Amino acid sequence: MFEKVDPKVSFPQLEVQLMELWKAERTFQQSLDLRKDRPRFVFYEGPPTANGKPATHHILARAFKDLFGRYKTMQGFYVERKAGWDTHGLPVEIEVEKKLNISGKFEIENEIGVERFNELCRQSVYEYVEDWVAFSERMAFWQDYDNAYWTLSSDYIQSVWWALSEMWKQNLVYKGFRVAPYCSRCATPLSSHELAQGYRDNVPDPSVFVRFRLKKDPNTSILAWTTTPWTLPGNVALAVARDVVYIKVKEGDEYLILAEPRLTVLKEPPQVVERMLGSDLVGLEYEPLYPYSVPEEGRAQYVVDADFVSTDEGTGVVHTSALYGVDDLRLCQERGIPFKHTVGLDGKFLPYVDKFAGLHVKEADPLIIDDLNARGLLYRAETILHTYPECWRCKTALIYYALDAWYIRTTERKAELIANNNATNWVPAHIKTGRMGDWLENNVDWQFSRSRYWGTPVPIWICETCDDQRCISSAAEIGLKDDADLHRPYIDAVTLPCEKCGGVMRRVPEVLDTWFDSGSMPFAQRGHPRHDSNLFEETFPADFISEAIDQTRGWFYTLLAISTLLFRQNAYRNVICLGHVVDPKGKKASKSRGNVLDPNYLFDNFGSDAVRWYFYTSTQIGENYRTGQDTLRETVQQFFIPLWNCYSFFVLYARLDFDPTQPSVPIDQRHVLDRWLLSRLSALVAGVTGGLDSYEPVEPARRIQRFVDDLSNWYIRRSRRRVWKPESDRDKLAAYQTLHETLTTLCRLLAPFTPFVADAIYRNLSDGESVHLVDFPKPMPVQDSQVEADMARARQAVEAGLAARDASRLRVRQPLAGIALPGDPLPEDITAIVRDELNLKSVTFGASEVQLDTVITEELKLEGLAREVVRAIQDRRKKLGLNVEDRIDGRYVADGMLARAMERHGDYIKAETLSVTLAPGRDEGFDGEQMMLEGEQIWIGIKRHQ
RNA sequence: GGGCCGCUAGCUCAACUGGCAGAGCGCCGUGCUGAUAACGCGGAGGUAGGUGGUUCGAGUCCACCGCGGCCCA
Repeated sequence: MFEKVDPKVSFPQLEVQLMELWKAERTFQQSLDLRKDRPRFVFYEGPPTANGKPATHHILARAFKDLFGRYKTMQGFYVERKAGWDTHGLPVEIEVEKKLNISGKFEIENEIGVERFNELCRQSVYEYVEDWVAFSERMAFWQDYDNAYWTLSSDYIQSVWWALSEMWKQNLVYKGFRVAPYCSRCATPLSSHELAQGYRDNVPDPSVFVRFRLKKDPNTSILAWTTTPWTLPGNVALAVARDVVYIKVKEGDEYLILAEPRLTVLKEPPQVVERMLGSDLVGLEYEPLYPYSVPEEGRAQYVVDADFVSTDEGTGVVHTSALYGVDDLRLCQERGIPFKHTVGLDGKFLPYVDKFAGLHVKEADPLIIDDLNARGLLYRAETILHTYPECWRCKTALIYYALDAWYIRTTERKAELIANNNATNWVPAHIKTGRMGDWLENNVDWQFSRSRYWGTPVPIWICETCDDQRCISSAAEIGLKDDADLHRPYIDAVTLPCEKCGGVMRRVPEVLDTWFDSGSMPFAQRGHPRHDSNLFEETFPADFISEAIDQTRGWFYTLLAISTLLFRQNAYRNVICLGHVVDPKGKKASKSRGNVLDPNYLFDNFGSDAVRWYFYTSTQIGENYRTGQDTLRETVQQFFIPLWNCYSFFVLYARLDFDPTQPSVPIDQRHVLDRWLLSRLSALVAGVTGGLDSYEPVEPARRIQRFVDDLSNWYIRRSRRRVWKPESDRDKLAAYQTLHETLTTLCRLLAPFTPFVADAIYRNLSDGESVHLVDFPKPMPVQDSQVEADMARARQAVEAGLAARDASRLRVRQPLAGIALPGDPLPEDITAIVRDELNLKSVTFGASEVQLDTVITEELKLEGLAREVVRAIQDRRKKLGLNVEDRIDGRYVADGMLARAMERHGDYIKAETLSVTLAPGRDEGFDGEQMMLEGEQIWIGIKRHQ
């Protein structure tokens, strides 16, 4: 028999109990074992960076991952859920730098040493994994943590190497430059978020206007502007805007060319000689300011057009020095303009720049200005104040500087990337051609190297002597054991003999972008190709992945890119792309705003099912989740408590006289309420299945919520009398069977969504069997659209009737003679529900509008008073804490209408209140109360019948 | 600076392809109740972020602007 149910359940406590039970009975493992030989449904876990405690937003994607893992399992698939940890990268390094209270390359390399630094990084990622596992279990995210993949393992690293070497073989890997903000003192580039910490306002810098004399007409100069004179020795081109009007003006004996909107920078009122478009200037050659950047081969020092030229400042002509500006480098690469460094890594001019050799660029600025001035090339020079980035560690002004970097030629396979993306099912659909599609259309080569320490080392060796390059694909290939630590600095010590010249090959110093690690997980989690390639092939591509929208440029992209280059297809077929968790005002959660929600607080106060359910129901996929305590409290109140009440109502009565082993009452012999509910349930099953099959979980969850509302506030409300009547008849059995079937089916529908509460209810209703070991329900052949339509009309009729009563100020407890309703007659069993709900003697159809008979005869009045008395006695029963099945004896003192009502309807009152006796007069031992009913005095006393 | 998404009642969110703006929570009134921490009925509450346009008709289509989020520069 069913265990007693506490109507005031604590969901968080319930969840913790079940969590322990699942652990003890290994429910997850059992659910996998059951499906061992079934077709796979392939899920990939996007590895979280194991470098910080899990937060509320981590519940989000995991809720959706778990939903589909459980759903597909219940649909009969074998759904391996291998956990994974992303263990490399800058966040880990920064965490360690903070712990050591150091910062920057210099201190890492010279004070700590790479060996110890990386050892600390390794330890750091292990520190949080326990938290992550506990968190995941607490939110019922079932994953195999014992066999998790770790991106730092030698197996994993070797698979990543293999992937890069495959690209190398396809000639997709090359070395190039990348421009980054760079601190010449620390000798390190800064990441974007480091950069953000170091902007300073009102930094003085030179502002110089320089003449670039035209080769064909040295008396005419193009005027260009810069705030970094030190980049002028490296000038290779001038950029103009194609559609902007440029003006040639006469000033003294010379002619100057600049953009029309910038004439104000001239020293004298302009005498316009000629007007032209930027496009007319393109191709003009000019005299180099310095010989240092004149190429031996190729063409430089001419005018090009560029889309980044603005006329908001300067002259509308941008001096371009390929290696000291992001736009400059891109422009020169696009146009094939040759370039080379004039400045070294220490920020000082290289020896061949003889005029300024050895000077730091900032020291050289005034000397360059003087030099240009002396040669008549300086038009104007002054000082401006602007906002400029500085190194957040040492306060040195940053420079933009091109460093060596390694690239993958993804642009060469752009069409294929787009095609593979188009073959992928995106939820929401607009991401495919929107956010993701746009990103792919604007694809640039993937710069995959990082000048850091804690990461997968780039497996490229270069010969010191002949510059020959080689990309390796395994530890064995370089004479290392499989289980060797392949990280820096150990790998840096490995040298290889050059096959070409016999010289010494050394590894390049960089490590890989961690996104290359995670994007390699489809094969690297298997150690492919060194281990178990069958398993990899069986589990590629994934049927389903889910992460938040920021991953379009992250994991969604790197999975697609790597898979496209290696396997000519995407790594995933279906992807749910989620929005972000934001605060109730729609603002991003951040520590400084103080609007961060602690997941454990939510678990302890509302339960993890509630948080999950909130994410499934609150808004469309792809939108942000405005999450706060209020919304979660509402979730519990609107869904979990009503659900639990339905369950506890059923168990309360079923414990008294329901025998689950009795044969099922045929559906067509059940009450119309039963047939209605089962029909709705069957439609619900179909709707939920259809939605989940198309990876649209929001509407299914909302449908379940609406169903629970119907179950609670219509089916059970209208069925209460059927189960609380004392005799155990066939109708009561039908009601029990209907409720039992509905609740267990509901639990099976809910199991993937709210695994705790679904299992708690299901176990009690099914002899302790876990809902997570059974199948997802299938629609039953009990759909009856006529009953559903009739019931809908009945509910509308009730609504109209109650409104009419309210308008006439006639309380529902007062019976009335009847109502006439518009429309065709409803079947008698459904009409009876309307009659009962409206407390009427008759309901007729065919009227033109709702007509309520408001005449209260004495007969009706007495009946109404009897109901008042019933209500009063029930109230006493409740106040005295009697059980629903307890029999009582009753006494009363009344006169007038009330006394007559007691006499006339005594049997009715006794039946309704389980009274064995109900007699006039006061007696000893009766717990009584004097009260006023409908303006008349009455004393009522009751006691439990012995 | 560019791209994508969103903006509907005090709050959270709906509304198939253009066709009389809805629900839940909260508020007011009232009713019902031996499962319910509930529920029913009625009411107040909306220039649909703003401005233009297309259309017989726009929350829905188009343009621009504002705010929020994400990504890129």
